[in-house]
Amino acid sequence: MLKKERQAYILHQVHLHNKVLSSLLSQEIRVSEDTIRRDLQELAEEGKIIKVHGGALSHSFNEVHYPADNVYSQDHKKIIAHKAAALIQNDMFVLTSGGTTIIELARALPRQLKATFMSGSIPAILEYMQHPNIDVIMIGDRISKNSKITIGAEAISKIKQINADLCFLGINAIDLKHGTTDNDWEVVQLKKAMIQSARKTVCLTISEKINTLQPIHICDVQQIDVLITELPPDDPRLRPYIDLGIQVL
Amino acid sequence: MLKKERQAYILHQVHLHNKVLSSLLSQEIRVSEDTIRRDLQELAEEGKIIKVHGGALSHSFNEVHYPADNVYSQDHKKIIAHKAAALIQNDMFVLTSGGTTIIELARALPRQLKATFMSGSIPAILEYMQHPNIDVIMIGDRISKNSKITIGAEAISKIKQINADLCFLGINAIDLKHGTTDNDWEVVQLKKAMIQSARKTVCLTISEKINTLQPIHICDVQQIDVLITELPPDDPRLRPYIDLGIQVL
DNA sequence: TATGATGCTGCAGAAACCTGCAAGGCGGGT
DNA sequence: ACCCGCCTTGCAGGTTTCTGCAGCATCATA
Repeated sequence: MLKKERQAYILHQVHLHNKVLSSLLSQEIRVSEDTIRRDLQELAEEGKIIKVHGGALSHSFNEVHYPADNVYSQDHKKIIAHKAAALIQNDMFVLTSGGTTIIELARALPRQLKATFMSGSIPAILEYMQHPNIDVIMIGDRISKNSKITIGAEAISKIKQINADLCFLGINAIDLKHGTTDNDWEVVQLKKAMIQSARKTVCLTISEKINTLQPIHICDVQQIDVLITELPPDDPRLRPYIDLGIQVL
Repeated sequence: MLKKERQAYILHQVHLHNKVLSSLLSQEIRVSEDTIRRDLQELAEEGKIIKVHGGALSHSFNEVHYPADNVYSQDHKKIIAHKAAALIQNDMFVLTSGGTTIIELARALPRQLKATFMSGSIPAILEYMQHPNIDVIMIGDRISKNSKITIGAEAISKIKQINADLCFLGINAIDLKHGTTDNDWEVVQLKKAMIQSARKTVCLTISEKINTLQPIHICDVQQIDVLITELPPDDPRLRPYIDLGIQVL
């Protein structure tokens, strides 16, 4: 096999699988690993692939880099926030969790909206406070420095005393079989309490998190009333949830 | 799985869920936790994530910024703050009000101080949260947008359940005859409750406010244990308070 | 304060890498 | 046919990187 041929083959493989291993290629093409390495090096110098220890990666692999000071998928979250904000009517009592999606919701609230918001999330509370016509209620308890929300029995018992019209949860993972799940025990407890205390539960999530799983169970899919993603409601990925009777926006 | 691949996966997970645990990642990717830790460390050095004990956090999540406005008489308040901070010992339970002087106190706390701080003031809470060894407890209730603290019966009843070692009050007016006074009814109620719930009451104020009067009464001078101003304790303006048995710093 | 989880450091084996070299192929010129 | 220069390839060796492990330090939380 000629050198050019070989390199074309390698390039093809990289584009196909997004990655190649020197060891595998050397077996496939029956040349020494050194030769493969030299090929990869040349291709990398031409900018066609990215060489790494052990093989090479497709360039598209590394392109997705996230701006440091911006929230991941912020555009998507803004779309979600606007859809969610439309659900809130005057004089409603709204419970919310924390998270970047909820922050976007707080920012998306219309200025003339007159409602009561209750949350244990400090960043969320700071946003709600910006709105002149919104009553803000902070849930008190010990503060978790990582998640910047109040956690603990006191917070949960306060939530349970509430009868909210709506409850907005930013969720980290949702799955048909396991429902919504998360990875922080304390946060899960809070979210569970919120679901119980609200007439209607609205879950906000970017589509990437649909059909993913985290270790701790929050609630089943059936307990969700409304699911909001950045996708149009007729997207096929949302179909199973609609079939279960969930309102998808 | 290649190292870069792994790190790209981790980065994606962090952006998606705001938080990852080394233990979980190690199970998912089937490598030792050491390897995960090294990956997290590298990503953290590149500034892409924030490493914490047990895992890592998304960077965007942790940026709670609060406008650092220009504080009136900030230098004086810093002096007061340092005097006040010296009163706090390890394992104390401390109640504080809000106000710019209290914010300075929060900033002046030594980094290794290990204590519990309870407050209803959001700016104060944000400052306390910066300290790794301080437990922070938020008092919950309705939020007053002007004073950025929680106010109401719920907050007061929570404070009354507490037995604090110390209570720091930033005060707006103090006068030999009328004691400490203020102009916000709700805030006064909170401060009254704090005084009742603490073994020792410490008042912080710049000297300008000494011998001034506000409409609503908080407490008599006799109820104050310690008075801290930016002045040296032997300043003649403080003499009458010393004569009343108040410890002046 | 004790205890288990997590983190750090140094080490060791394996894999990958780099460098230099020699063998072999190929084409052009003599 | 032979020589020569150039390229390619494989190999030997020494170096670097990666990874897991062990032992001890540190943290978090009851």
